[in-house]
Amino acid sequence: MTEEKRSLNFIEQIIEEDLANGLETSKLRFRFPPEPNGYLHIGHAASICLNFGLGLKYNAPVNLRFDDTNPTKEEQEYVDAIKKDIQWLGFKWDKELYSSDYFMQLYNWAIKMIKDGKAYVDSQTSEEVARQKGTPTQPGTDSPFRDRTVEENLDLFTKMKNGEFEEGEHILRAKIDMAHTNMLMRDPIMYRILKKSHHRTGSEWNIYPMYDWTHGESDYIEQISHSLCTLEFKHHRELYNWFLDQVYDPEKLRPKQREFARRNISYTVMSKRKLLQLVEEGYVNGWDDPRMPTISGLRRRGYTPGSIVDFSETAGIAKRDNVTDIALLEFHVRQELNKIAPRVMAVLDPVKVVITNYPEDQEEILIAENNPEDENAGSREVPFSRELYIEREDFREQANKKFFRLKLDKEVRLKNAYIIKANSVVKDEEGKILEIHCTYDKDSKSGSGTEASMRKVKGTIHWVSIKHAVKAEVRLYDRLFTDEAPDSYKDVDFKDFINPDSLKINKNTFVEPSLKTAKTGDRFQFQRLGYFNIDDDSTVENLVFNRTVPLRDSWAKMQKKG
RNA sequence: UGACCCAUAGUGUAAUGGUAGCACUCCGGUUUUUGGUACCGUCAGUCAAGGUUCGAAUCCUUGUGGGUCAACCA
Repeated sequence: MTEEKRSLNFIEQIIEEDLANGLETSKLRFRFPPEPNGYLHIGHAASICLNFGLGLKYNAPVNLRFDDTNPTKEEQEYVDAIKKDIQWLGFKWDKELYSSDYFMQLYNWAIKMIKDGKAYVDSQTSEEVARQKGTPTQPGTDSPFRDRTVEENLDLFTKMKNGEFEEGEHILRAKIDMAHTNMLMRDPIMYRILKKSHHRTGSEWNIYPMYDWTHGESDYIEQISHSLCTLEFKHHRELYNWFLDQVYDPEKLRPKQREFARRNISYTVMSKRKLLQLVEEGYVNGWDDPRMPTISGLRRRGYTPGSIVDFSETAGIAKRDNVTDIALLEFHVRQELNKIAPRVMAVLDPVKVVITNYPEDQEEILIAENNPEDENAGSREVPFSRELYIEREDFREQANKKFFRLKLDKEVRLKNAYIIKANSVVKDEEGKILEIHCTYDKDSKSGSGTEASMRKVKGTIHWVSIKHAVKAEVRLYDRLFTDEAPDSYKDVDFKDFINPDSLKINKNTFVEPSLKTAKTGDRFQFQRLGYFNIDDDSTVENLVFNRTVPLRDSWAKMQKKG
């Protein structure tokens, strides 16, 4: 065995450097810090795989910390969904924690900062505060309340906490520098009054800490060694460090924030705000709609956790903006499903085949291999009879020799069954083919070992016995957007690119009878068609399948080229 | 008319001063009772201009292009 040495991403390189400079491996600790205000998506999976992957690599704990400092947007429903998604991906967190666990510690530190002259209560309206903030190119101006005495600040802040003021009357601000080139350093807000019930602390608090004040201190409390976030937080690092300086004890580990580029994927959007819009405005049927790039959507669509982890690993981590080709995700899910999905036969667009030389009331049981990629997968029984359905596009009355399927006077093999020859067709008055009359070579039964069964026939097609077939509903998905990067245009709304054909429902599918007992979540390969799974909506009376991803189709490519 | 970040095949990512690799996609071929899988192969890249150096994707300068920053959101 040759040990394949995988190159390190820049985050791992930073960690290796820190280790080389004396950081003990046992001090390594990471965290995944979602805000419980929406569902996780494939972009979050990149962060999850990064942080938990680092935990696995260095045998270090990874905390799951809900960043729940804004009770107006956060809900228990999201907490539950996020936990389920992370577990489904196969990761285990060390501690389940909440920023709200630290409200009291944060409050006490804020008091200390007021006493140190590093924070003050501002009593202006949000408009006034915004106006004084300046712009990226112009410095801000000091608040008239900036130089309140420590006593007055303490008194006001205590009253804020006790609920003696209404929302918007006062805020607590850090006293830094209103002329700083980094706007986040222009006396950032630490607390605002919010008389809202919190999903964990209830009505205990009337003031809630802001992200910047909370996040770094939470990392510090948990002794997170490397706090990894996305690029848009780069500017926050300076403030993160400033806040840390106010409470830092040199005996303790000092967390380090580093930023990586968020993972974008072609033909979809990846912001919670936009995904929420798709849900609320009814473009999709909920957060777990199989067209959504959410973890729950992908799960329902039939994606495996392994394929998502593999995808994240292959796509990598770096610092430049990117749009990763959705084809890479599809490659990984096909790769895994190819190994594990049992093969079955299903006909999506049926046309009737009558085998005229097969006895009317005869039927037989044929043996079909479940998965040629897995010799332990065994085999199953598939019934055969005189009347079958095949795929309408698998027959042409006439075609050139590139067409390997059924045509008049030519032979084709029925998968797992016999070689048949098409003799004639029956059409309606509009010329639509109603029946294809064929004859079969009764010595050609698959697996019988006869000379006839070994004959080389170019084409093999799938089929189901009409008498035994089970009718099912199949949902065929396509990309949700017609543009590679629908939200990359300044003057066009991303919803203008919504693909009107992203969902096609086919209620006229016939599947082989072995599928009758399939259960929600079961994954299959419909031979020659694609990978499908049983949808949550499926019932015994009405089987519902989602197409996870089609098989690669070089025939379709040839057709397209003409 | 500011600060900060980024720039390697179509896409994503390596190479950390010493032969520009890998994966996906695309294209072609072999095998095949799935036009699938597997296997083989082809095409294709260092944003530009200077500089440092024996040697630059890598270091420096300038330019160009892209991104981020003006929520009592995270």
